[in-house]
Amino acid sequence: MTAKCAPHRHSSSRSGNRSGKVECAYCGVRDKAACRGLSDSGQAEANTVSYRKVVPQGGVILREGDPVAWCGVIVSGVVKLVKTSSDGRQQIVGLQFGDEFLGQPFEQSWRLSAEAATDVDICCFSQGAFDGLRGRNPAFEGALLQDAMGSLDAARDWMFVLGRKTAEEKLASFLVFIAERLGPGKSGAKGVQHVTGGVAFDGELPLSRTEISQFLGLRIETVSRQFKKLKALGLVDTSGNRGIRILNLDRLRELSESELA
Amino acid sequence: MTAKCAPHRHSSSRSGNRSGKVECAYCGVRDKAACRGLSDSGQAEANTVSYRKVVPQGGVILREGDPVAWCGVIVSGVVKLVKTSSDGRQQIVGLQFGDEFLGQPFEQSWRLSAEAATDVDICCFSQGAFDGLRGRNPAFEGALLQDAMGSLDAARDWMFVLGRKTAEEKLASFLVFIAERLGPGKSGAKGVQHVTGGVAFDGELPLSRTEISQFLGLRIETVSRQFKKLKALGLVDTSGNRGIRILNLDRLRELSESELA
DNA sequence: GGAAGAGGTTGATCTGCGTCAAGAAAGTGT
DNA sequence: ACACTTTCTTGACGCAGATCAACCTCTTCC
Repeated sequence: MTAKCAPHRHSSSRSGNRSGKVECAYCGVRDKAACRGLSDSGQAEANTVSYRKVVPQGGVILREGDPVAWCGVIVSGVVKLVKTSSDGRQQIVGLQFGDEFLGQPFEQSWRLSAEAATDVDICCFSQGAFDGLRGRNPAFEGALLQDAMGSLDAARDWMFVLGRKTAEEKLASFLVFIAERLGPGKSGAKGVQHVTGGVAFDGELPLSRTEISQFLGLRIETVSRQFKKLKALGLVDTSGNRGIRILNLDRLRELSESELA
Repeated sequence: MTAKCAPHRHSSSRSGNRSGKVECAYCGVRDKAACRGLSDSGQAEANTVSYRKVVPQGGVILREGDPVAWCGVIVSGVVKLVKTSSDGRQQIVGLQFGDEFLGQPFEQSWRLSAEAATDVDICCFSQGAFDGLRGRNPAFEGALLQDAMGSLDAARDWMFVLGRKTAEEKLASFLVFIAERLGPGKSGAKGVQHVTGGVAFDGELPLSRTEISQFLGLRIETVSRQFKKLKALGLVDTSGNRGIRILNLDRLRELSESELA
């Protein structure tokens, strides 16, 4: 349950690097969205002061209430952000994928918890190192702003799902969301592949049934029953606890917006 | 229904201004959160290029799908952000108060609609003027980032409310939220005042019953019934369509977190 | 002052999802 | 291959909140 922290030294390398920019030899963060806006020297600085956090599936990355001492960029894997009430109810309030920023640089203590939905690898900075980087790279701040605005819009999209959609629409929305985030060419799920012949997605879900229910504001039994319905409609196929094949993404998308019976 | 746009020239004035900084003579934006980070010259530039948008209660400020041509800072009033689905369901995905940033600077078209929940006054910038301001004032970008992170956290708090709370808890949460935002010393509601003798809040709600239901993911009838319950418990008192007196904020806060029967 | 409309309340009934309980399947360690 | 644990599925039943419908309370406008 304890997060394994694996600090590492980054070496700068120019091998196989068209633009000639400095990049992290270990994780290749150069073209990551969150690193756009870093000057060459800023990139080099980032490589020097960053360290790595590797957390296995199910591990806790940070806990609500703990003091904020670092932030980072997700290199690979899926992170779930969780809010918990005093009586134990939990709501997943966000899923973060590779390239996305993770942190609350203006808060004293974390306002939510983060856990590894899959095995996760994060490129981290201490609060101080991060502030320095921000101060010296104005365009980097812009990239962070863009990331935050994107997350904000995603959160608001999900508010609509939580407040106004039926259980069936919710699950359909989730599956469309997963297919779009983890589809061909994307990173973050195990065994993902684009299969020809109508199969839009074939891979593993980054969340268990319990986690899906926590994301959708439903109970696990309801999620299970909705999966059964979608299977009966021939839209998806499941195997084991996390295996999923999306057989008809277009129809699923329609269902998620209730544009058919 | 059409937004009244009231462009105006700003004059710089130093009268009664301790720090001697330039400020907008019309709206006094100098100390607004979103203007922190502007240099003196940046402040002067902001005053020159900004214009004013005044929208009466119920008016549309911007429409989902329309091209993004401006952004701004709310000077006074309450703005509701709305997502609408193709079949007409609506969800309020955010309430914005005075001092908060309004805009989606990285989007081509608006991802949501905004309407005036009360009479609203906005200090606006064209996209181009805004980008220039951002580019020339690095710390201003930081203030925007802080605003965005704050909105993101607020959205996530509300995701918990939508996904996990009962109708009673939802309404209690809303009333606590309103009391905290529009309480004594805050701006944005009509006739707000702090009353001694156990009354935590006495003023007007910025939302109609219909809007409250759209914010809480409920139907108007349910909101009405929950108001009745809270009145029976002696926690609030209502008068007319928007009048509200919060008689026991502590108890309401407990109710919103279900820490009592 | 009364007609018309908008917004809110109240009651009766229905239903989608939650709750409770049992069991099956998948995953894990020996 | 086995036992053991965790996770998921399925069924029976109940209830919170939705739905439908009637009525009430303002406001406004003639």
